[in-house]
Amino acid sequence: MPSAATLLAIRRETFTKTPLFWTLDPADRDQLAALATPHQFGPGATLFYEGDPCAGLWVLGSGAVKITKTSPSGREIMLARESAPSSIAEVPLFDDGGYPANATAIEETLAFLLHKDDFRRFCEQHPRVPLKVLAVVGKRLRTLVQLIETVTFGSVRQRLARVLLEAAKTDVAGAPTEIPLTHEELASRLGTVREVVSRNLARFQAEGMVKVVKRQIVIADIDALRAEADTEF
Amino acid sequence: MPSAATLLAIRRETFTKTPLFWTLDPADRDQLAALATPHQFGPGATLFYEGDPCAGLWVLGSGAVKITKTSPSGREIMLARESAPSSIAEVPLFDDGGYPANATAIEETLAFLLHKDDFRRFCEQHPRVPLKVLAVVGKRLRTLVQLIETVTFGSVRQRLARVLLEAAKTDVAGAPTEIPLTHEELASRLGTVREVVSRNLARFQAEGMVKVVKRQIVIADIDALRAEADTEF
DNA sequence: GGCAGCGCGTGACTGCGGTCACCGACTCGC
DNA sequence: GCGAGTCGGTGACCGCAGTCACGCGCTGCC
Repeated sequence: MPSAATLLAIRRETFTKTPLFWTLDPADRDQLAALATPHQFGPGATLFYEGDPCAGLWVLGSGAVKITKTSPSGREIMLARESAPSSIAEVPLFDDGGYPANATAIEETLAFLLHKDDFRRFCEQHPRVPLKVLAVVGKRLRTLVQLIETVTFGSVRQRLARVLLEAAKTDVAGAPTEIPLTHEELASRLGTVREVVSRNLARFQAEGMVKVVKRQIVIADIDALRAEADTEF
Repeated sequence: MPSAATLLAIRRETFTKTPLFWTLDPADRDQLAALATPHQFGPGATLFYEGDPCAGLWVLGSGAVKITKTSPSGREIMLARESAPSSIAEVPLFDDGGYPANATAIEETLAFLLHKDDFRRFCEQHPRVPLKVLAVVGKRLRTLVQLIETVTFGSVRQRLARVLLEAAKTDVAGAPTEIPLTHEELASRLGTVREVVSRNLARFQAEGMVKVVKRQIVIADIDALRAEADTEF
């Protein structure tokens, strides 16, 4: 955990950068930021579980988290990935339910918790905030609808192509190249299992779309991959 | 289309009953209701298509609509079903995108269109409204997450059991009985095809969970069906 | 060097769901 | 009563995804 002084600076910067608070005056923003409490999470640590009562809104200062659903048999599907600066768990603030899914850090993450009541009170004093929240939640809803579409109509092969394109790091020229994920992690994104990812990757490799060197997945033929991702069902 | 006088009465009642406007004073509500324009849709008629620019918020006066995604090959999945009094398409009002899915009437439906700009202006004057919208959208988001879970982890058989329980009409004693849906419609809810529904229903029937008399699906053993629906993946 | 642990590749097998094709039952309009 | 249209049942077939099992190679630790 950083020192108190730098923490204040980080907090300020975080709240300034987070989309939810863009519409606020700096003074109001600082007021809100003062209410938040910092929490540190290592990779794999859990911010909250599905069904937990909603403590409040999480604002990400640094790092990244994944939002997932897990089946009792251990399979997992990633609903979203958020990296700082961003916020998660806006929804249960307003509809009085628990958290709808799990949130887990996938990097070393610093997150600020804004208590539910504090934030709601703030919303009533600053009516522009809920409007912004609506815009953010709307985007989430869209991506979920998109996810449902690809899960019900698409194949693993196709979804894998998409995820590879999304997750690829860009090289110096800005072109996507390496994918810094294990097969296990890819499987989680897709809601499937390791073996299936492994097989599909092997096929991609046979078809020259990706290369694997020293366990590093590298995009070889980005156009082919894009074509695969955009195939109509 | 009803006459102008009754239409006014219907409009009033609709806006009074719609959850979105519960928190409003009657006077404000009437003011808003006056801005809405009525539209009539027969079963199968389309309110809007996915990707259409957002005209505004739809408030359902009577009837019911389904929200769906369609694959190019014609398969369909129902994301939600809304019957009056209710509202649809809250999301694109606030995040400046098009409609995220299709909306089709499944009964004779009277719907009022509130223009986007009118509604947004109203929201700024009545800050409680966006809060309520958030609650409604939050519920939608939850059901979508739920849907993703059952689609990725569950089987058609299991989802069918759920849908049967949901869609069943209740008899005089309040117990669920007939399902007033065709196989085609069930398939659409599940994101699959008619034949698969047909087969699974046949299995249910063989196992004594449902009966089919004169093309009417009737629940025979509700506990068994519930057990099936609640099976962990 | 040896061992444990993790990530990965692969073969064998199974079952479910999706596609095609076809026919039978019912309904409605004329 | 006849024909068209809709809805439903069923058989044949196929491919993908999920499960199980096993072995390999790399890394790091002692």
